[in-house]
This record gives sequence, C-alpha cells and structure tokens, in this order.
Amino acid sequence: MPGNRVTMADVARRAGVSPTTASFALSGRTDMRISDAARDKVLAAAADLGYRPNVTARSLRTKSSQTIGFVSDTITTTPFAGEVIRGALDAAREKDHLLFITETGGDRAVESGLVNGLLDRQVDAVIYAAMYTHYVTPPPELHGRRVVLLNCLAPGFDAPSVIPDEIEAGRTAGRTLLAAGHAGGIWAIGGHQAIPASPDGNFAGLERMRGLQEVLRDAGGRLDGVVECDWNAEDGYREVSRLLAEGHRPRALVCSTDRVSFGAYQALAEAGLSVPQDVSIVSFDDQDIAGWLKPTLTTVALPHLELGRRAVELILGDSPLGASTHRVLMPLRERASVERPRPTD
Amino acid sequence: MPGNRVTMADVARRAGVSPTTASFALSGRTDMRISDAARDKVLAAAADLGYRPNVTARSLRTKSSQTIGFVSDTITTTPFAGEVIRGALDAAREKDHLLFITETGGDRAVESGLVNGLLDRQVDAVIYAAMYTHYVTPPPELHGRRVVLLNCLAPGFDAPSVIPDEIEAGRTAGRTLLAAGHAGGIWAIGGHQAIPASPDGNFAGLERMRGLQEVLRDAGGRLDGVVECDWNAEDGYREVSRLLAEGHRPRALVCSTDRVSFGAYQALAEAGLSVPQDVSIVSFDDQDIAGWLKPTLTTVALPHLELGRRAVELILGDSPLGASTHRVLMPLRERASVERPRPTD
DNA sequence: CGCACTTGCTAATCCGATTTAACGGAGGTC
DNA sequence: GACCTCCGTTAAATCGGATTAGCAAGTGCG
Repeated sequence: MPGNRVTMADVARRAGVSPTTASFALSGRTDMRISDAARDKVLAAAADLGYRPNVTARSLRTKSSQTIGFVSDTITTTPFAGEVIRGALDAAREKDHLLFITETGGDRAVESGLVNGLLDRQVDAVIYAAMYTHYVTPPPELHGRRVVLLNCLAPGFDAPSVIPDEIEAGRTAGRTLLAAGHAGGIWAIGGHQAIPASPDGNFAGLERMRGLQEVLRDAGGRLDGVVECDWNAEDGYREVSRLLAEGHRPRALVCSTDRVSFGAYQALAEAGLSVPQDVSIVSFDDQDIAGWLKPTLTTVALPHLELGRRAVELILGDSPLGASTHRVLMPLRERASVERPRPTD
Repeated sequence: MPGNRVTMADVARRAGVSPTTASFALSGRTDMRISDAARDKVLAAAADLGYRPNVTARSLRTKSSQTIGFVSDTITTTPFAGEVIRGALDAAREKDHLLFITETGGDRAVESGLVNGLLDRQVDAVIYAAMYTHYVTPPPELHGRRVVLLNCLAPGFDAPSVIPDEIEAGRTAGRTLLAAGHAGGIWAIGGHQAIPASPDGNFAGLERMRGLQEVLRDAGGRLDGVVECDWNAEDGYREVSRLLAEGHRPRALVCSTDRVSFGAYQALAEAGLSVPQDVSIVSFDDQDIAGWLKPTLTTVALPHLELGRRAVELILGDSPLGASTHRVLMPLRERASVERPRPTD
C-alpha cells in the first residue's frame, strides 16, 4: 500500500506557487526567470515531501525516457556477457539512465518484436550487441535512430562500432613470446575459425593471426604452423594431441581461446610435456579458468567490461553518432604459462 | 529520421471514427459496445498505418508499464547469471513485458537509487535477486509492492521466494553414489562454507549436506568426513591434497561446486589417482567446465534458467503474491566421473 | 508623465493514450 | 404522441509533467 506518489502539483501547492514555477525551479532552467526565494521554497517543499518526478509522464512530453535499450543475440549466454552488461550498467547509472536488456536468440522476428517493444517505450537509444565480433545487419526499425554497435560491425549502417582491438591483441601475444625468447617452434591452435564458424573465417581469428604474424615476421621469428579448429576445449585437446602424434614438437602455443588452451593443457599433460618448461602457452580471452589452471594461464583479455562501458558512454555523449570504429585495447594478463624455452636438445 | 509515429488519433481519423471508438476497438474491451463494422474499420486502419500504441502514454494513464525491474547484487558477474537473466527474459517476452536489469554491487545507497529509478518509471513489479542463496532485507521502497525474491529469502517480507531445492540436490548426490555402489569412503569437500562465507554457514552448503547425510544414513552408508573450505578451485586442490597426504584414501568425493571438483581433479591427478576408477566424484552447479574436464563431471545442476523463468511467471501471474517458498528441482547431469568402486584391496 | 522594457510568475496547452459521462437516434410501451 | 429504454458513438476529463504565451508589477528613459 504505497501511499499515493507525491506529484509536482503537491509540491507547488505546498510551496505556494504555480505548477509552472515548480517545474522551472525543479528543472533548474535558467532561460526562465525564477527568483531565488521562489526556487528555495519549491526545493524545500520538494525535499519535505520527498518528491520524485514521474519519468513516464516526463517522457510523454519530452520524448526522452532516460532509458537505453540493449539488444543482443545470445550475449547473456556467454561466460563474459555479465561483464559487458555490468560495464554498460555502471556507465548508465552514472548518468541516471536505466537499461532494458533483451535477447533475440538470433531470431529476426523476435529481434524485430523486441526492438519495437523498446521503441514503444520511447528508449533514447539502442545498443546493438553481438556475442562474438562479426558483421551484422541491424533491423530496419533501428535506421535513423541513435545506435551504437557493440562487438559487431555493420558497413553501410550509420553508427559507431565498439570492438576489441584484436590485431593489437595478436601483436601482444607475439611480443609476449618474443620477450621470453621464443623465435621458432611456435604453433597457433584455433587459427581463423570460431564457433559458429563463418565461411570466410572469424573476425577475431583473422585479426589475431594478422597481428601475431606481423610481429613475429618483423622480429625475424616465425610461426611454424596454424592449426584450424573450433575454439573449444574438445578441439584444442584433439588438435594438440594430433600435432604431437604427428611428431611435431612445438616450443610455444598460441591458443585462440582459454578453452582451447584448456584442451591443450590436457593433451600436453597426457604426452608427458609440462607447461611452461617444455611448451609455453599464450592465449586469448581471460576466462575464469585461466586462473584455475596449473600453471595459471597467460592470456590476452577480452575487455568486456570496458566494451560495455564505452558503448554507453558513447551513446550518452553529446556528439552525433556517425559511422566509426572504436577499438578497445586487450590487456595482457601475465601469469605462469610462458617461460624462456629450454636450449634445443 | 524516423517519420513521426502513428498515433491513435491518426488511426481514428483514417477509420472515420472518434479516438474513443478507436481506443475501445483496439483494446478489444467488451464492456463498451462497438459495432463489428466500426471495429473492423479501426483494425484495418491500424494495420494499414502500422500503428503501435505508445506504451509510455498508456502507462501514464493506466499506471501499468508492461515492464519489470530486476534488481540484483552482483548477479551479472557470476558465470551462471546469464542463464537466470535469460530465463527471466524469455518468460517476460512471452507476455510482452520488458525487463530493466540493474546491479547494486551490494551497496545499499546504490540499491535505493536504482529501486527509485525503477519506481520512477512505473515498473509493474520487481524481482529482487541474489548471486547466491542467502537471507536478505529488501529496501523499504519495495515494501507493499509486487515483488518476487529470486535466489534469496527474506523472513518477514511479504513476498514469495524462488530458490533451488538444495536439500533434494544433496539427496540426489547421495543417491547417485549409492546407486553406483558406494557406501563408505565418502568425503564431502567444501562442506557448509561458501564465498562469501557467512558466520553460520551457507544456505546451499547446509542444505546440501543435510540432504546428503540423510540419504546416506537411511541407506546404511556413511560420510567419512566433511572438509570445510571455500568453494573454489584453489581450496579444492589444497584440501584434497592434504586429505591424501594425511593418509586418507577416499573412494568418492562430493564436491560443493564444480570449481572445487576442478581442484580435486588436479590434486588426484598429482597423486596418481584416477577418476572415476580410484575415486568417484559427484559435484554441484554444472558450470561449463563440468563438460570440459576429463573425465567429464557428474554434477547436480543449479537450475538457473528455470529460476529466472519461474520468478517472472510468478510475478506476471494473476494470484496475489504472499510469502511462500518455491523450490526448483536441481537436475542431475550424469557424466563420467562416477563409477562403481573397485573392490577394497 | 507616458511609453517601452524587464522581471517574476501563471494560465492554458500539449504529449498519447484511457476512461467517464453524456448524447442522438431507433425501437417499444401505454 | 409523450415517455422510456437501448445502442453505438463521441466529447471531454485525466494521468503528471514540460512548454508556450501572456499578464501584472516594477524600472528606465526621454
């Protein structure tokens, strides 16, 4: 039984002024002249009564709801999703905005329904997010609206994208191995593929490999091979096992995800090879397991919190949102899986 | 440049009727008499124009926004959070509701601010959720409102709770071992503690242990010991290593979480013991790693998706929400870590 | 002193729906 | 024919704010 909400009319009555004056005093607009005395009376009355403006009523008139829509494919399912959302939530809260979170499951009809639901509620802007970095085509309902693309790209769609800087991440992985003295015997596990794989390879995969090879080449090192496989533990295990069975003896592995690394650890352990003495491993993502593995895994972290935060900051900024790409740096988490290679036997 | 939205006035004009008639025709109310002809005209006009009602305007009048607030402590951080939210999202979508997701970080002031933000936007109801099952005191702003407690309990607060059925989960774990022929040499790793630990133990811990012991006792089996430790990989590894070092030779382990199991696997492998031939393991939670471990881990799953779904279904149901507790069953995921014990040497 | 201009405030509208009260015409009754 | 009752429909009020137009009192200036 929450007593009836205090309205602006109540505040005005108590302050002995008109609702108009109360409105101006409360919104603090300077273009309309309100005496200090009147303003103080209104503010005092509002404080006394514990007045809080009804955002719904305000939205109806101003068309702005202090609300952002977040539309994603299956992002809440991924292990990192929480971080993206948390970053977005934090940034939104700092500016008194709330987030509608929705998930389409990749279904266009559902997506359309949800976007309309958001629009029906007069959201000020929409963040269109994807689980893994790839190309998307946002629904027509979003054309001409204030939109930021999160972890995805849409050429021809006039909105900025916020994505992880995968090229630089690849460079970071390469530099990490170089700094430890690795120059050869390096294999990449996972390569360009991902789940779900796209015919022309995966954005993250392509860029990571590019950055990695660029850095190795420039330093006179080399990548002995790239093993293409899905980015999960099962494939990591299978492919590394096969690599060893075929007689290869890698000194360092660059695994596409921590899950692949997990599989690699299992395969190496089975073969009696130890990390990092026999084989160094550098990985990407920084999932929780990276810290649980023995030895702990050195990995280039996906900056999920920062991605979410940046998207919201961008969308709540004053500048108009044109097409542009914002790359967020992927920080290296140095742990225990990279070591100087033993002198070749 | 989204053209101006179609309003009900537009629809009425096109159908050649008054806005009132349009409203009644569209809302399909039977208590006000509208001729079939008029109704058809309105519906046709609405379809032609692609009319969608402005939920904000409607909310102002009806006080109902077809919107639910979701307030959690740090739920988006946990690995399962996504599932809870997804369950809630799905159930909400089925009834054309949208969810405001918020996270307080455990800060009362922030919590209060967010709840007020939700109330300012006229949410119809609020789901108050916790990362791990425990006792909470919802903020005063929520008193008297339509609230469902998710994964938490608040004695004295007049609202239903939806929590995992941890007692039954403990029984399930016990029965799984009994069914495989284990009757002794069973140790529980993790016990009653959790992160963050509360002085009187952890709800899930207490109930799981209770269910486990009840089932073992009734079957004439026994629990050789309960090792109390935090519910993470590090502690699991340390405590199982210690157990073995002290000369104990468990035949089965009941680990409080998959993370603890992960640590246990590491410790057992180090000691040259194999799962499940030497030691069977049954666990709780069903995180992703449960399927990546070798052998894959048999575990009693936290029903996160179902928890989220049930909370929303309850909140959108017609029945008044009194204090009550809804326990959601935790299903067993049978995998490869439980096996019949070898005959004692 | 009279006119223009500023200052400080308020009455009246508007936003886009829902909902209440009432109205005109058809049909029935006596 | 006067009076009533249904029916189908609509004008008008309402929700809680924001905004526009305008009004009265005070000030400046010639």
